Amino acid sequence: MTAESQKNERYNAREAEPRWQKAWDAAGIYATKNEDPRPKYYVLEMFPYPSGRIHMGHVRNYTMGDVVARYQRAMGNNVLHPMGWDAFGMPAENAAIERKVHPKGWTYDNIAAMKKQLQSMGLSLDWAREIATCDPSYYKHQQRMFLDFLKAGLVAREYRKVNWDPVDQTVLANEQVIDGRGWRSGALVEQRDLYQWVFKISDYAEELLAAIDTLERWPDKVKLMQKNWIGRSEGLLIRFMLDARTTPGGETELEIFTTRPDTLFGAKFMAISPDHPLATTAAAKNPKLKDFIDECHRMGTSQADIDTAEKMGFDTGIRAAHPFDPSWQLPVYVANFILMDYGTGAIFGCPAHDQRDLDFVNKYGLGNTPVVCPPDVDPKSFVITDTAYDGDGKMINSRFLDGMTIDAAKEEVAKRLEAEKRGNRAVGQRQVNYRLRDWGISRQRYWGCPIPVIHCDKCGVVPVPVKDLPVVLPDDVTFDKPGNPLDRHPTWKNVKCPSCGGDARRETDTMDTFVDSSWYFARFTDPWNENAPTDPKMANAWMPVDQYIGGIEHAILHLLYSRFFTRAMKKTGHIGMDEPFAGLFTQGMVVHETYKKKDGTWAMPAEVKIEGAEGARKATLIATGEPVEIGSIEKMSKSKRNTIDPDDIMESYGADVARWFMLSDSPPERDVIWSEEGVQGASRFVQRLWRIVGEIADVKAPDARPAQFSDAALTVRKAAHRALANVSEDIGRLRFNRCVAHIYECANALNEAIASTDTAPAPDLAFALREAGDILVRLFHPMMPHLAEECWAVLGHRTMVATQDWPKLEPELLVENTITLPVQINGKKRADVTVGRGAGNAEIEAAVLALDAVNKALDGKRPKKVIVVPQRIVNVVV
RNA sequence: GCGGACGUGGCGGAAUGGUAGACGCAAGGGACUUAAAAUCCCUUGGGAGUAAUCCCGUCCGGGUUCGAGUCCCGGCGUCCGCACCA
Repeated sequence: MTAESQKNERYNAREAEPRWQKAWDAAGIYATKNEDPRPKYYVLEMFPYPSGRIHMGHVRNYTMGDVVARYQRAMGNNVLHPMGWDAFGMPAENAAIERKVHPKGWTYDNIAAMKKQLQSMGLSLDWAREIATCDPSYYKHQQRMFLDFLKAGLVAREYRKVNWDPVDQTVLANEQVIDGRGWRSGALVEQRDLYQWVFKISDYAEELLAAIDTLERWPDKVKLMQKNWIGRSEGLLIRFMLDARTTPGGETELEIFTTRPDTLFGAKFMAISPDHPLATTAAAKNPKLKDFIDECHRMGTSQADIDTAEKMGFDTGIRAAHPFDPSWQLPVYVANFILMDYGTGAIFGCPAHDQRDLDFVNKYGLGNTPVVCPPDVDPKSFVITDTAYDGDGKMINSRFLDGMTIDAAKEEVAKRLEAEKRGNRAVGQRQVNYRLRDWGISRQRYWGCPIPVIHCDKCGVVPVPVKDLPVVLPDDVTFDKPGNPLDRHPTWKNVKCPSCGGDARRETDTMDTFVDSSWYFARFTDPWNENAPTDPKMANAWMPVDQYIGGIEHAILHLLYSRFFTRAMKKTGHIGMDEPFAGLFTQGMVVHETYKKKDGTWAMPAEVKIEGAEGARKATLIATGEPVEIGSIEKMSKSKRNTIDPDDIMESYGADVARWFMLSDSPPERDVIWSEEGVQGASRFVQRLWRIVGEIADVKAPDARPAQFSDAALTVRKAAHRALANVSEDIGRLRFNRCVAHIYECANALNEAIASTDTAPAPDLAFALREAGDILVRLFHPMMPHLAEECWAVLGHRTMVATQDWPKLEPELLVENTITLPVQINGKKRADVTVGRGAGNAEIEAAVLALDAVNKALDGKRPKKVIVVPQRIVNVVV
């Protein structure tokens, strides 16, 4: 064999991959029909933001989804596997500002570039269903649903406190405020009251919480995070009487929320939020209080500010009466640690059993009285100084509650205050509170879905009539000034009122982009529908998504919003179910080591040469030879420059190698370390499979199945079917790293069988090898589809492996005629025993007791006990 | 502070309470080659021994069990989520 022909025998991914992609496309095998008698299977990966280029995280995510799609297709299902673009958002506007390009052009250019990249990965996607959320044909239906939700009472317009960036002139999300400053402008963020459109997600708090337990194929971690986010807590609303002589406007009552009514006799003060109406009216008459409230507002909202903030209060002079003792007066403070938007924005303070309250009284000298005494502590000597006690115990210093458990005391207080009426209302009322807030969707941005309402001075807020949808974003906008270009677009903004025909203005806020991604999965079921967001018949047939795959970073917002949105769509007749995602899988990140140059800047992996063995690895810059420090392994990011360009990998190794490595090294839920060695290992395996399959193809096998198989042939058949059983089990559970290991084992076994045959194999072995080769190729097809097609052709098939059924398992090949059991003596392995398949426990025990190692250990004595675990192990207790 | 997850060779990781380290990477040795690359074969948790074999070993300390990486209790460490939520 010449060197040239040897070279030609290497698998050439660069040539083969585009060829098969074209062939699949021409055959239309990934286009899914809605009418199909087979069972449906909907697999979806979180759609990307079109930033311009795909990154390794996308490669990992979409590879996993593609494995599931191809496997489910082979299992005989009608598979829906679509792709689209989460195309609205700030980066497009930033590009417009920085590079003087239009957000629309920028976005569609990016989509085109990224689509090409995704296609080069060989993903089995139905591109005919492609959608982009920035397209009027998509957001038209979103506007329609906004109007439906409005009619159904699921949308409200609220006057809300928001983070306002005075330079960028927009509302910022809490995550965009860093140390009290806007993340882009660096300007001091102001608290501002603005009208905001909100979705009433809190109406569904209880339902969203309760239904979490029905999500069987969701990770526990995500379910727990959503539970905590919804944050249910049971407590008591209590109306405290105020001394009207002390209140600014003659107010007689203050309503508070507490989860600890049992500690009512430990109360030392009341506190209200700086934003509480009572604080506002009191401040109007008291300039010093106004100064204090202003100072509270200046305080940052960032985490660091909150962590270091001191508890501060201002005594308003208002006095409240204890609900169980009118003569017991409590001072009412305005305090900086009381949030207006939780509970009623007011509390009673029990310093002995709440750390914040204790810090507060210690500063203002109000003292504390313990009312819960820990078990085994003498109540007389129980004193609280710097640390509040929030554990279990018995009630003390609490009059009629003394001696009760905390739970009993809570119940007693609730019962008494519910029974006590003031006016026609009870003094106390049990209430469930949630941490979950309504979802504010107003954004003062251009590149988003316009909110379809019109403001009329006469008629107020008027919905845009459905026939006038979509409200299309105008193209002729400029970004030379800060703020929302829609606000200064005269012909778009100024319109006639649909109700009275008078002069009116369009709403210029656009929707949060999380709205766009809260229903795209339903749109994929019928993306051609011009008349409605969905055809409920098709949506109900395809939904819920059987397997959704994406990053853990969406554990709360996107996934919770989608759960809410699906319920809202159900209420408005667009879909017939509550839960959008039956199965959820959150994949880990792609990480890479970092390289730090002498000057403190980072070098990219492509710029660095690595030498030396593990433990003594050295890195130098290829260009200059300058040594660089090998740093920690971190998430691939632009700032650390430790990114690998998927295009480079596909160019030099091919898509299949990238796909295989992504699946092979780590369990899919954990981070995977991208390494050059790992990719090379994957690349070697591709060539190895190609060689093994080539050698199998060279074997001359009979067409007819032999009546008998020799031991060598049986070994081959067993290896193939064991791999088939194992891969089938693991692929269904998304344990791709184990699938990879099973395929390696199978390939190794076939390689060994070929290597140990010097002459042409006997007909039965040849038949077994061909059969095993067919199985092997179909097993790795979901992971490496191009190589699999090429191998399938080499094995003489005229069909595409992508359209083949999953191999049929012959279960009898998994059963051995004899089994070898480990033999333990006192729990330590000392020998093996081989018995027949059907051997009973008595027979096994006799065989074990005849072993030399056992007799030596027994030394003539009788064993105390012999434990035989069928199919597993034998333990002899001496 | 509250909640959760995790801790196994040089590395990524396998292991329904039942032979710890599957499979891969790295490393070492060998074959082929004038040589290198590529490929193929062998070895590889630590220790003792020519060998059969034996001892130790899954973060640390206890416990349950015939048997614990796995279950329980107490530490230590790492990572993640939430957080002035009354």
